[in-house]
Formats: sequence, structure tokens, C-alpha cells
Amino acid sequence: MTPIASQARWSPAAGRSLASSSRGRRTRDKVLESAIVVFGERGFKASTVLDIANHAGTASGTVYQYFEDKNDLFRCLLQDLTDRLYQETRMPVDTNGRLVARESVLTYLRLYRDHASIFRAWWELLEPRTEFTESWHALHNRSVGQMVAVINDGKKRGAIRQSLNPEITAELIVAAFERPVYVKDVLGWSNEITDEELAGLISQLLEEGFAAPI
Amino acid sequence: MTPIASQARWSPAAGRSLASSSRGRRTRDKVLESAIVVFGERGFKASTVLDIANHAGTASGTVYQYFEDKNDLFRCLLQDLTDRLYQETRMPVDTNGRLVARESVLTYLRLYRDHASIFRAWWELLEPRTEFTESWHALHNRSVGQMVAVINDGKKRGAIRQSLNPEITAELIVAAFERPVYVKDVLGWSNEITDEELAGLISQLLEEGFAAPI
Amino acid sequence: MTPIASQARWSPAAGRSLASSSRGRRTRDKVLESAIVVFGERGFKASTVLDIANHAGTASGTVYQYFEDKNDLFRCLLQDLTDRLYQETRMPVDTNGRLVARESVLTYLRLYRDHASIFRAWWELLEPRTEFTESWHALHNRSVGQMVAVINDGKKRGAIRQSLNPEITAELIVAAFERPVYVKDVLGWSNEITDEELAGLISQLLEEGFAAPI
Amino acid sequence: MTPIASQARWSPAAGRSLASSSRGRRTRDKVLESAIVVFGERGFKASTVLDIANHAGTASGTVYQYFEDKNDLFRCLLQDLTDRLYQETRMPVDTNGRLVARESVLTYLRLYRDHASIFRAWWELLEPRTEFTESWHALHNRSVGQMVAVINDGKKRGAIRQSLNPEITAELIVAAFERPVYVKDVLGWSNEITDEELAGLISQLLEEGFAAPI
DNA sequence: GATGAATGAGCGTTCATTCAT
DNA sequence: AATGAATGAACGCTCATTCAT
Repeated sequence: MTPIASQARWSPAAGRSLASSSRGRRTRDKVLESAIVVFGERGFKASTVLDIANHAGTASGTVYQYFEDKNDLFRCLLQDLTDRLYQETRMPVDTNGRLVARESVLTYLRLYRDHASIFRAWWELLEPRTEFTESWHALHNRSVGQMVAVINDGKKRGAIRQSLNPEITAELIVAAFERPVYVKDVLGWSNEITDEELAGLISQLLEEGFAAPI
Repeated sequence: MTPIASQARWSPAAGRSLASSSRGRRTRDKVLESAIVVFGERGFKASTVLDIANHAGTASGTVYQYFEDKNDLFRCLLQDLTDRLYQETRMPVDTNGRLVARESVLTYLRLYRDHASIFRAWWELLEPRTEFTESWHALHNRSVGQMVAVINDGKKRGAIRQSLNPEITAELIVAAFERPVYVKDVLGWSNEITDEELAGLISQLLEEGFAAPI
Repeated sequence: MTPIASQARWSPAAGRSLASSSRGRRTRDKVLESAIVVFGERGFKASTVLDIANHAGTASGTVYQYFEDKNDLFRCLLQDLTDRLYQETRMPVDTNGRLVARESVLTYLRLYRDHASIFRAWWELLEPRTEFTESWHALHNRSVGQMVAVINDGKKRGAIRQSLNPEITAELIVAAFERPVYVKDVLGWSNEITDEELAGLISQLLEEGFAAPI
Repeated sequence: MTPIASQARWSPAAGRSLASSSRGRRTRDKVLESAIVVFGERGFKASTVLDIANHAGTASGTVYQYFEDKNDLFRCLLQDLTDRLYQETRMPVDTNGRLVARESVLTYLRLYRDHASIFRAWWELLEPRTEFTESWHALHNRSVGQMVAVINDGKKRGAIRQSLNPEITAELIVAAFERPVYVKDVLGWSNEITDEELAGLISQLLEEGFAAPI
């Protein structure tokens, strides 16, 4: 449906290892985990390599054994995240073979929340345009593409009005659930919306709209 | 409806002038304009005071004649923007006395586009929580509040289903038009949505939903 | 007795005027007075030319009409002070023709207090060695010289033991009254010593010593 | 007698190390030594961090590995000094159990001379009132307190006249030996006074006064 | 005479990155 | 594999001084 991110998968940069010993692997993992925590707490730019190393209980130089630079560290983190995202967010189908948005939205919200730290850094790095922009775009396109599929399915079934532009509508729908979760989970501003309410509203919107029943 | 931002208006910090001579006013304006351009190009954090000064054709020290620091410069820019925003985005009423979202959304989109540079910096500064968070929140609440009014109006008229939670729905609607314009105008990723289409969809969503007519 | 400061008297530097019009004279005076106040409040280095100009109600450029630079401004102030000091602190003589220290010390203390602002800046400027060091030295030598005279007079009269080295003793005596007044009036640390007590002790020290009467 | 300085002892600020390797310790020591030299040459304010780093043969950043800022560097230097001062300047007692000033003054003078650079910076930092004022005050009070003890002891023995106010007199005596050493060793103006002469005079002053023997 | 806008050298400080151990 | 000391470019900001008006 939507093209998979075309960029090369992350792999250790020249001169950096993937840790062959188990001791090395443990250290590398600690660094990665610490990066998630620290990025989540302070954002990407405000996190220093020393912060991350300290949190991992290693020396700052150790980070550079496994990662070329701060960006490379994040690149690796991001690879993990997008892998999971691409695996876990598939468009579900209901018992009648209809594509349904509800489950998909719920999954997305859950993943977002679970990886809020990384999303936080990711957003920060979209601007000014960086190497991370493209992967974000790819993911976004995928979400939109899934929503387009739902809309087209609905149209075929006669449940959604034919005049609707699927792409634009999908963009709008995706925005409608992505933004609140960003504000809530990334910026940490508690709004009162639960995932269920959000997913419910999105479904309703697609299936019945907000108009009063006749 | 929604409380107006309570924070103090911007005024020159202690020791900074508002430029009494016309030469000074011209310089100050150049600095302000340059800040808009440079912030728009590189974002807030990546823009150095020297970048701005160079673009304005002045020495870096000149910036500090008029502004206390980089934040103060942005604060001033933001004041201008929010002033315009609060003035120009009022909820319009149609000939039958109904609140209508369409015009309001269009105005919002236009202002956003005109001041994309500032919005860009603003978003960047929301994280981690800064002094600019509150004013953003205030503006956001205002947008949501206006949308709540539209929904309640629709309910009273029997055009919107009674079961709808106005606050949550409004939040979702605002997200639906704010996000695309952010992505398009701030991040500069051309999507294919025109303002009219967006505003039209929002209206339709509120008035008829997306469901196929029976 | 002691050589008068040998350096040139202060006069307006090249390109600076002594104010010919009365308006100019008024401005110049305001600047001078403000400098005293501001130096007294913040010390020399921490006082900016703008501080002084603001306090005088003039523009910063105006200061440079009359003074070459910040140092020159202080140089002028210092000239006034040393003029007064050299005029007013003469070694007094009692009815029997004996040189007496008491009055001299009191005068010194009073002048010090009246011009604490300038002394404050002066001390600050002694380090690292500056052009103001020499004049300070000259004044100090004068004080010491006067004290030497008192001691020699006392010796001649048989009131002070012959074995005493007049120069060293004088140095010590001058220190004994200068330091407390510096700490009190310049640094502003209230100690409990009044001028009278100090002068009295100095006299007693010279005339009777601290030893218990036999 | 006099309360010991109550402030916290110096320890590396957050994020600064005490150098765990011997190479680091060597560097840190070089920085400390250089600071003493440079402060001694130019005073505190006029010494830049780069001056110190250059003198130590390191990069400016290296200074910040060990010290939070210029003040912190001085704070550390001061700790060393006051430690030695408090250890080494105790009020000595003669064979008859009498408190004697002579040795105490000599010790003080020696320490002062050995650490003239630091005293120089210290004095500079007393004005305007800084964090270093309190510790200076504490040390000064200690000196005065010791002198008060000597005077009271002398009174008890009947060697010093009863009418003398011990506090004021002590203040004056301390000034009498502190000031000349400051002028000589800190400001570097050679006066002709040797430590022995100074200490001798102070003793004589206390024990016999300056009056001629009857 | 007076103004105040403009300058820019210079400072303190940060932090990603390197590299000897 | 891990360390942490060392680096130095780069930034934000200050302020004495100049000069066109």
C-alpha cells in the first residue's frame, strides 16, 4: 500500500561494533536504554552524551564504541521503533471482512505511548529538516494509506459518501488522533481524552459522522 | 468563552529601548524581520543571534540594544502574532444566526501560513516546557472553545447528535485542521490539501458527517 | 616634608572640553556627581558608562564630550579629592607648639567618609597596578610623613622613646587608622569604632602607649 | 573564642571531578598553580580563564572539567589557604603562661606572604560584597579575637592599662600589621619594614607602649 | 552641545568528540 | 572493552567607545 521507508536499515557505522562479547552486549544495551530514558526526560538536544553515559553507568567514551555520534545512537533507536511499528500496526478486518479503524487507532495510540520518549526526540529532529524527516514521512504516509484503505472500503460498501476525497479525509483523520496523543504523551499535557474515547470517535466519524440521526 | 491569555504583554526589557529615532526604528524592524526569516529557515534553537544580525546587516550587539536575549526577541514576535490572532479569529455567524466553522477555519489557516516561521519556533519552544507554553495553551484553548460553541449550537438546533462530548470532539476537530497546516506550512511538506478543502471537510464533518446519505 | 604628587594635574584630554557654556558646565557637573554616586554604589569596574549617564540624565555619548574615557572621568574626580585632601589635612599644632595627631586623624577620617565612593574606586584601581597607583602612593607617603613628624617631635620633647624607628612606626600608625575606616566606610561593614575613639587611641598610643601606668 | 567559619567546605561542584587518574591530578594541579600565578599577576577580575588555561598549557575547556567556573576555582584555592591559616595560626604562650603576640604575628605575616596571590584576589572579591566576604570576615574576627585574648591577659597581669577597650584596640592592632603586609606583599610596593620589625613593634606596643621610659 | 544608535572585540561557558591508557 | 582526560569550536552576551545626526 504505502511504500516502506526506502532508507538503509541502521547498522553499526565504520569502526563501531555491534558488541561481540556478552559483556559488550550488556553495555551496549544499557546505553540504548539510557538514551531512551534521557531523551524522554530532556528531549534530544538538551540531552548530553554525558547524561546518557552517566545514566548507563559507563564512561562517555563508551558510547562511541557502539555509535558514531549522538545522531547515530538515535538512528539505531528509531530503527527498533519503526520495526515494531511496521510489524504491529496492520489494518485489522472485522468478521464481515470490513476494514475497521478502531483497533488500528488503539494500537497506534498504545505504541505511541510506549515509545513517547523516542517520538519526542523524533519530533524535535524534524526541524530543521534532518535525516530523520524521511522516515517520519514514511510512517505518516503508511498511517494515512491505511486510513485511505478504510475509506475506500467504506465507499465500496456504500457506507461512506462517494464524494469524499479519500486522501484528504485520511490525512485529516490521522491528524485527529495523532495530535491529541502527541500533546498528551509527548508534551505531557493531560487532556481528558482516553484512548477508547478517541478511537470511538474516529470510528463514529467514519461510520456515521456527527450529524444527528434522522 | 475561553479566558484570554493572562500573561503580561511584551514590552522592552530593562535597559532595552523601543528605538526613538527613525533610524533606530528601521534597524529594530530589520532585526525583527530577520528573526522571522532566520527562525523560519533554521528553527529557533539552530538560529544564532549572529545569524539574525548578519541577515539584518547589523552587528550582533545591535540585537541586544532592543532585546534582552533571543527569548525576548521571540517574545516580542509572539506578542505581535497573538495580538493579530486574537483580533482576527472570531467565530462567525451565518445569516440564520448559526455559528459556522468554515470561515473561522479559513482565517486560522491563513494566519498560520502568514506566520509559519513564528509557529515553527513556537512549537519548538513548547518542549521542554518553557515560558511560551502557557500562551500556546491559551490560544489552543480558545480555538477549542470556539469549536465547542459551534458544537453546542448545532446540538441545540438538533443538527448534531446529542450524545457527542463537545470538549473531546472539539479537541479532535481542532487537531484535524491544525496538524495538516502545521505539517504543510511549518515543516514545509507539501501535501495536497488546499485550505478550502480542509475547511469544507471540517464543515461537512460537523454538519453531515462522512456517512453516506440514506 | 613629603614630596607632593609629581604627576601632571588633570586637564581635559585632547578633543574634550571643560564646558564653556553654562549649560555645558551644568551637564559636566551632573556627570561628575553621578559618577561619584554610581562608583560608590557599585565600584569602578561594575559601573558602566551608561549607568553614570542614566543617573545624570544624559546620553552616554555626552560623557565623552568631557572625558576621554572612564579612567579619565575618575582621574578628574581624583584630582578634586586630592586637592581637598592636600589642602585640609595639615598637621596641627597645640598651644605649646607640639604637633598633635588627634586633629589630623579626625580630619582624615572625616574626609575619607565624605569621599568613600572615590576611595572605593581608588582602591579597586590599585590592582593590578594602574596609573592611579602613584597618586595613592603619594598621598600615603604624605600621611606617613606627617606621622613621622609627630614622632620626631615627640622624641625631641623626650615624650617618645628614642629607640623607635620613626618611619616604620608611622607606617604602622597610619595603617591602624586607615584600615578600620576603609573597612567601615568603604566596605560598609559596621564595626563599633567611632572616629573619636580611634583618634583617641592613636593619640594615647603615641603619647602614653598602652602600658599600665606605673 | 571566635566562631569558626560556618560555610560548607569546598568540594567539586556537580559534574566536576577531582581527577581520578594521575594524569588528571597533574592537570588539575597545574590549573590550580596557574590560577595562583595568574591571579597574583593580574588580580582576579582581570584574569581570564584562557589566561589560566594557557599558563597551565591546557585548553580552556579543561579548567571546566575540574571547576564550575572562575569563582569555583578560587573557592577551592581559598579552602586550601584557610585550612592552613586555621591550623597554623594559634595564639602562642610564653614560658610564664602569658599569651604573646609576637609569634602569632610572624606566622601571619609569613602565611600572608606565601599566599599573597590569593589574598590579592580575595581582597578584590570583597567588593562588592560577594560570597567570599563571609569567610574573610570569619578570618578577620579570628585574628581580632586572638588579639583580644592577648589584651585581656595583659590586663589581668596588670601589664596593660585597665581603661583600654579590648575590642577596639585589637581591631587597631590587627590593622597595624595586616595593612603593611598587604601593601607590601599584595600590592607589591616595597616598604622597608621587615617582618621582625613589625612583630617587634606590635609586641612593644602592647607591652610597653611607645612612651619614653620614665 | 547633546544624542543614542551602532559597533565588535572579548569574555565565560558548553559539549560532542577523540584518543592515550 | 572501557575509561575519562583533553580538546576547541561555537555560542550568548556585555560594554566602552565612536560618530552621524
